Amino acid sequence: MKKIPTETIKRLFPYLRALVCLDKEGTAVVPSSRLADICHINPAVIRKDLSYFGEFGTRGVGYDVKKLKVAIREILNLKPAKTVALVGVGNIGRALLSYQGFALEGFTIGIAFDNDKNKIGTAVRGIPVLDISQMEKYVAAENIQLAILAVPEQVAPKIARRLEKAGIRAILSFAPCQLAMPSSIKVTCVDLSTEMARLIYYSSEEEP
Amino acid sequence: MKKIPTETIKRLFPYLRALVCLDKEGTAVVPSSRLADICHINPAVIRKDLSYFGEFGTRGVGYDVKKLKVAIREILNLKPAKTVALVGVGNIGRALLSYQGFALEGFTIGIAFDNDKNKIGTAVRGIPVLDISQMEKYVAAENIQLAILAVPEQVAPKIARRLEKAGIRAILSFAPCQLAMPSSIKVTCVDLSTEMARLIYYSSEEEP
DNA sequence: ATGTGTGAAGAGCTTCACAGCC
DNA sequence: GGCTGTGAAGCTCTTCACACAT
Repeated sequence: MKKIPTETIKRLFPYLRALVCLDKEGTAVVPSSRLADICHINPAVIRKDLSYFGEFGTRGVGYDVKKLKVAIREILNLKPAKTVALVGVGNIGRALLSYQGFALEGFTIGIAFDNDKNKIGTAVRGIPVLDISQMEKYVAAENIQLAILAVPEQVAPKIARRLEKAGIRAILSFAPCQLAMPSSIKVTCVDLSTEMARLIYYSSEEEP
Repeated sequence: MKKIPTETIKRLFPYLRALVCLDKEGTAVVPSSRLADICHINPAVIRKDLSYFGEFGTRGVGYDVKKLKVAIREILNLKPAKTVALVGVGNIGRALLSYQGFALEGFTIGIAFDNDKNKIGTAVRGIPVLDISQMEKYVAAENIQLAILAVPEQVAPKIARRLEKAGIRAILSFAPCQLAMPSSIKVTCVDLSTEMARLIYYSSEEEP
C-alpha cells in the first residue's frame, strides 16, 4: 500500500472537470495526452496519478471517459453527493451560493447560517438562510460533515470552535487567520492576500 | 545564489501578517518560536525561510519586528504598494472590494471594470466601476500590472487575453478553468471546488 | 543561557524511459 | 503502432542537529 501524494489529490478534481466536459461532448475515450492538453498538466503526471488508485486505462487506447469519471468520484468520496453548510451570507457567502455549478454533482450547499435578522428566513437560490444560533441543532440533525466559513475574521475562530463541537469534520475557511483546530478536523484556508502577494513577487522577477 | 522554494514565498505573507499584528501590539522583538505559534509553522522552517534572503535576526534575541516587516515587504516587492485592477463586479468582485483590509498596505484595488450598465459609473467603497470597453486604455494609462479576474467562466479566457494584450503581468483568476497564457504572464487560479473536493477526500479518511 | 543560521540527512514529488498490453 | 503503467533517477523541500553569535 503506497502513500498518495497530496498533489495527486489536488489534481483529481481538474481531471474530473475535464471528464465531465468530455462526456457532455460525447467523447467516449480519451488518452492522457488529450487530458493533458485540457488540464495543462504533463501526461506522465496524469498517468502516474491515476495509477495510484488502480488501472483505469486500456493500453494503446486510453481511458474510458464515463468509467474514469465514476472512478474519480468514488475516490474523492463524492458519491453520493455531499451536503455542505455555509456559515456567513455576506458577499463571499452569496458568491458561493450563486456559484453552484462548481460542484459537478459532487457536493452542494444545502443550508446557510447568518446572524443578520434581515437575512434569516430568506432563501438564496433556494437555499434557506437560518439563524446561526440554531446551527448546532441543524448540523446534528442533518448529519452535516462539511462547512464553509465565510464570516469576518474576528468571529471566525469562535464559530470554528462551535462547528467543531457540533461534529463537523472539515472546514473551508475564507478568514485570513489561523484556526487552531484538533487534527481530527481538516481545515483549509483560502487566503486571497497570500495569493496576491505571491503573484506580485513572481510577476516582478526579471529573467536571469 | 540559491534557488528559493515556492513554499517559502507562500509563507512570507503569513509571516508579514503576524508581524503587522505584533507591531500594532507594540512587540519590538520576536523569536522564531513565537512567530511559529502565531502562524502554526515549525520554527526551523521560519528561520530557514528567512535565511534565504539574508540574516535578519539577532542570535540569542530574535527578530526585530519593524525591520523584518519592512524587509519582507521589500522581498515581496510590496513597497511601494501596488495598484490592482478588478475585472468583474459580481458577488466575488464585491467581496474583494469590501475586503480591503487584507492588503496590509502592500496592494490595493484601485479600479474596477464591468459590462453592466447599472454598475458602470458607480463606486464601491470609493473604488470606481468603469466600462470594461475602456479597460485597455486605463490599464495602459495607469500602468497597472496586476488584475483580479472575477468574471463568469465563459468569458474568462477572452478577457484574460485582452488583459495580456493590454500589458498585464499577472492575473489572479476565480474562474474554474485553465487560462492559456504565455509564460511571461503569471496566472494563479483560486478554484473553490478543487479545495472542497480535497477536503471531502481528507475528511472521510479513517485512521489506519 | 538563549535563539539564529545552516550544512547534511531524509522525505516526498516529478520526470524519464521503456516494458507491457491492446 | 499506440498508449498505459511503473521502477528508477533526479530534483525539491523539510527536518534535524549543532555551531555560532550575543
